[in-house]
Amino acid sequence: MKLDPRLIARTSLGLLNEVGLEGLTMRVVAKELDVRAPALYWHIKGKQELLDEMAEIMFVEAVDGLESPARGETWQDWLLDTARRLRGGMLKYRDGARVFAGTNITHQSMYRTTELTMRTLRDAGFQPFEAARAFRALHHFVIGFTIEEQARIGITYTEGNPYESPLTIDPVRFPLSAAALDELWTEDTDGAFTHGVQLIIDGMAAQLERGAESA
Amino acid sequence: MKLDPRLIARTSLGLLNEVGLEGLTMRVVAKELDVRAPALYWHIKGKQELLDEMAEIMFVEAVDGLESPARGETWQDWLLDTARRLRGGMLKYRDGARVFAGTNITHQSMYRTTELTMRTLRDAGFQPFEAARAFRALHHFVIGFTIEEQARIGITYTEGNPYESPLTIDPVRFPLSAAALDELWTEDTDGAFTHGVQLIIDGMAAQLERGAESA
DNA sequence: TTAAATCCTTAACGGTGTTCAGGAGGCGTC
DNA sequence: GACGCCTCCTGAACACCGTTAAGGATTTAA
Repeated sequence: MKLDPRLIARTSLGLLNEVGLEGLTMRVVAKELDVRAPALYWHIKGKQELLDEMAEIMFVEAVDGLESPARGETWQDWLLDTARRLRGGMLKYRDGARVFAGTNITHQSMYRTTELTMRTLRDAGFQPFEAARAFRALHHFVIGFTIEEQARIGITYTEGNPYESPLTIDPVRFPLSAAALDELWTEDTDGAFTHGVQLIIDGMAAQLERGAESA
Repeated sequence: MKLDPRLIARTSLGLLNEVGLEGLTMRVVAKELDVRAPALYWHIKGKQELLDEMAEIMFVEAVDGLESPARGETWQDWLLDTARRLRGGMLKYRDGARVFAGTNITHQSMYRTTELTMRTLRDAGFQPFEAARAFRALHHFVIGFTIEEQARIGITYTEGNPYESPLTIDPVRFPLSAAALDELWTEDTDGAFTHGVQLIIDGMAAQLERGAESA
């Protein structure tokens, strides 16, 4: 089995689910590939490049098969679906969002996704500048959400019983917070994610409406 | 100068702007305090606890002086201001958002902020569940945005000329992306942040309106 | 057949977070 | 005043990290 940057990155991604980002050392990756650590440096420049490669693969996987909105599909539905894909791509690997955050993807699939989004939003009536801004905001929400989501999972991985009791808040001093926490506690994360995305999409729709009025 | 966890954390935060998160080692922190590294372990359990403490200080600083909406201040303005405070608190320290992300604040000021928000949104007509969800979504956006923002700054810190030329996109295959990037390039980050927050707030307003109709 | 290029090895370097045994110094008690 | 206890720090060390350097195979090209 010949070594190459993509194989190394794919192996590292597979390992991520077992050992987490902290546990993902060059030596561990090398061992999985039946090789000594310095061998990796023939193919990649350093660990940061490995992480970039991993992020790129995650992104490519996430937007694989993404196409323009189907007939009858609203831009809202399409955008929600795209956001879900992005989150799903990070969620596939432990600490995926942290790996992703901060790396600058320059892969073609990134441009393709951006272009697809811009076109969809333009057809919906958005100005290019508005569309780009909104897409970026959505992007940031997805990253922030997924990082926090995986951070909680990470605690479960390492420690014993992290959240077994919902960390009681003093209901006398903070009645509303306590009540909200009770409800939030049983909530599914998928629902919370969808809700957040929907908030941004609704905001975009409102903005679109305002723009149409003033025009 | 007596050592204690808060002093260690405050010193570490001060150091953060000079050395960044990667450079913030226990030995460096210790040296700044005229002490050897193992001395720190008498006061704190480990580096993670130090980071948690730092995040807590950041949050406390960020929401310091936060009060209920002033007379005549809309819940939208109040929420935008709160989001700006949060971002500002992280922006005060290099890599602040990355330090903040994933740590679970249990400080009283966290509960206070949540309670203040819940009350403001309840008075605006939101259901507790909706309010909590929206606040969390906003929180996630702020974190995601600021992490990415500081990541770009971080590149500037270390490398030579990171973004001097705007990373040209092939305008033939990706015309809309190229056009959008041109406009996005000159944009101020403050404006982008405000825009993102505004999107979420507008979405909340739309949701509120819908809820009022169906009631 | 020889020379070069490719790909991996062992050894090592400086750095990391953290642990451990012990040593000063202050403080209360017999 | 001497004793022991508690508090806080030091020096040395451990296991591990990312990374570099030098060199040995093995394949490819001339």
